[in-house]
Formats: sequence, structure tokens, C-alpha cells
Amino acid sequence: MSTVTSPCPSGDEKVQLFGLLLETNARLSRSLGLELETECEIPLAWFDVLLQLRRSPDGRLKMNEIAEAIVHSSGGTTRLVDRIEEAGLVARQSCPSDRRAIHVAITNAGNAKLDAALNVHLEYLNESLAKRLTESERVTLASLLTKLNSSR
Amino acid sequence: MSTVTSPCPSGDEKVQLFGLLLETNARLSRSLGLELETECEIPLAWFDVLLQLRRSPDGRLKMNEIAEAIVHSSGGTTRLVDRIEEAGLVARQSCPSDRRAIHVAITNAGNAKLDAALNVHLEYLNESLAKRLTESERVTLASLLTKLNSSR
DNA sequence: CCAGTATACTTGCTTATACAACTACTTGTC
DNA sequence: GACAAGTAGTTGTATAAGCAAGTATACTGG
Repeated sequence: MSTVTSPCPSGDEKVQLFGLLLETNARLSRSLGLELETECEIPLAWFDVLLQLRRSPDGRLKMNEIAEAIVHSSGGTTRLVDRIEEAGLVARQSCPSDRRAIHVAITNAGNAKLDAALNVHLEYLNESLAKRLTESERVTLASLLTKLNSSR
Repeated sequence: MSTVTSPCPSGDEKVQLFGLLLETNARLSRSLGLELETECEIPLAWFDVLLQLRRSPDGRLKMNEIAEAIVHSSGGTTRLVDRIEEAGLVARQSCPSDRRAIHVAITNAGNAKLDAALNVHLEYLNESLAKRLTESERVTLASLLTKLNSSR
């Protein structure tokens, strides 16, 4: 009856948990991505960047801060921002105090787009999160994920 | 003091939670992926497929079952399995009862590779999961994620 | 103040994935 | 039993991301 004899603990509780995390994420981001794309015509990655910018104190971040926040490589971030900038939703600004660095600021169009996307997102969240988890469960989940995410 | 006036609830509890889920996943799978790649020379996606196969009752799954389990498109799965098969870790077998379908079975080499990868994975999990969450927290997290993942 | 090292970003190249169109097979209906 | 509709998988093509190398700027120790 034991699932596996010895050397391959594929049923280990932690392995299961990790797989679950991967799967949950894949499903949720796929369905949200689709929704954002069809309803608002922006990819999930763009939404993510815009959201990070809005959350920042003065509506702008440096390239490396964006890369860190959205967990992309620096090269990937360059091109992602290229595309978003081309669409007019953000703007690169030179940084006076460090000429290597570049500030990325959200534009008016970007703010408008983000508002639209947030509406879609909230609707989606009510469907996918709120219907499945109570508020207290969500709080618990958030705190556990925060712990997992902490750097040490 | 209110974070945002009205139309843009970027600080909404659910929005935060969703972002956290995305971020946690991105960080964990990136670091695990790196580890698997450097230690075992297999991509995380391969590991995922092999694990699904081992978990299946008779060590094999049909293409569409794999695609569903790992949350990939069917075309993506075709090519992913192509690569893993080329490396000799799985084998396609025709399915007698339905000639459209294809069984993908894990090979001996695949089992060996998976064992090695599981060792790396477990070590990684002990570092990243077990150091940050207690067992009961992990159980809670797993149950919350399961709820989130449930299809309705 | 100069040399060496580190940091911020970009670019060339490769690869993995998605989507849509296609083929082959199966199932249901008349 | 044949035709319509549905399902399983593959292939063409486009795109987005990563890595590694390159450029420009900043910092630090002698």
C-alpha cells in the first residue's frame, strides 16, 4: 500500500505542495491573462508592470526595480518596457542623479489602461478568488505566501 | 491617508493576494529551475512531466492528459514531449484502443533521471519551504491552494 | 586622480511556448 | 453504413523570455 518504496518520494508532502503551487499559478495566470487580453487588449505582463508603477511612491521605477518586482531578467525587462512604451503606456526618463539608470513612468494613457484592466481584474478575482476562499482564508493565504516569498 | 481615492483599487486585498501568488511562484520556480538545470541538466518542465508520469497509475499518460496536468497547450506539449523523448527519458507508444491517441511512458533512463532530480528537488524544498513554513502551515497552504485550483 | 571593479541597461542570439490550421481517427445519427 | 461532428495529436508561424556579451556610467582604493 505504500505508494513508493524508498528512493523516489514523488508523493512527499512538500513535493505535492510545490506542484500545487505551480499548477495553481499556471491556471490562474493563464485564465486571467486571457481575460485581460480579450477584454482590455493588454498582456498580463504589461498589467503587472503598470501595477508596480502605480504602487510605487511617485509613479515611476528604475528598470532594475521593475525587473526585480516582476521577476524577469534585465534583458527581458528592457524589451518588455520597449513594447509598453511603444504603446504609449509608460515613458522612459533619464535619471539626473545616475546617468546609467532610467526611470520608467506611467503615462496618462497608462493610468487609464490600468484602471480598465483593474476593473476586469477585480471582476475576475471575485469569480476566481472570492468564490473559492473566504476573506479569512485569503488573509491566511497571503500571509503564508509572504513568508514563502521572503528572501531568507 | 487613504491609499487611492476611488476608481483604481490597486491596493485591494485580492489584487495584492493575486500579485503575491504570481511573484511567489515566479521566484520559486525560477530558483528551482536553475537548480535542476545546473545539478541535473533537466529543465523544470521536463521534471514536471516525468513527475506526472510517475504519479500516474501505470507510468504513462496520453498527450492530452499531460497537457492538462502541466497546464500547457496541446501544441506546446507535443514539442515538449518531442524533446524529452529525444533525450530518451520517455517513449511514445501507440494506443490500441484509440488510434488517435498516444501513450507517453517513462523509460528506465527517465526514472533514473527523475530520482536524481527528486533528490535535488527535496533538498531545495527543505531550503525554501521547510525553513520558512512549519508543517502545519504547509498543510494549510496546500489545502488553500487546492481550493483555489478547484475548477468551480 | 587614475585604475580597477561594480552597476544599469541594451543587444544578438537561442529557445520554449502559444495559437491556429491541418490530418487522422472516432462517435453519433439517420 | 455513411455523413456530420467531435476529439487527439502535429505542424507552421509568431512572439516573448533568457543568457551572455557589450557599452556607458559610477564607485573605491591606492
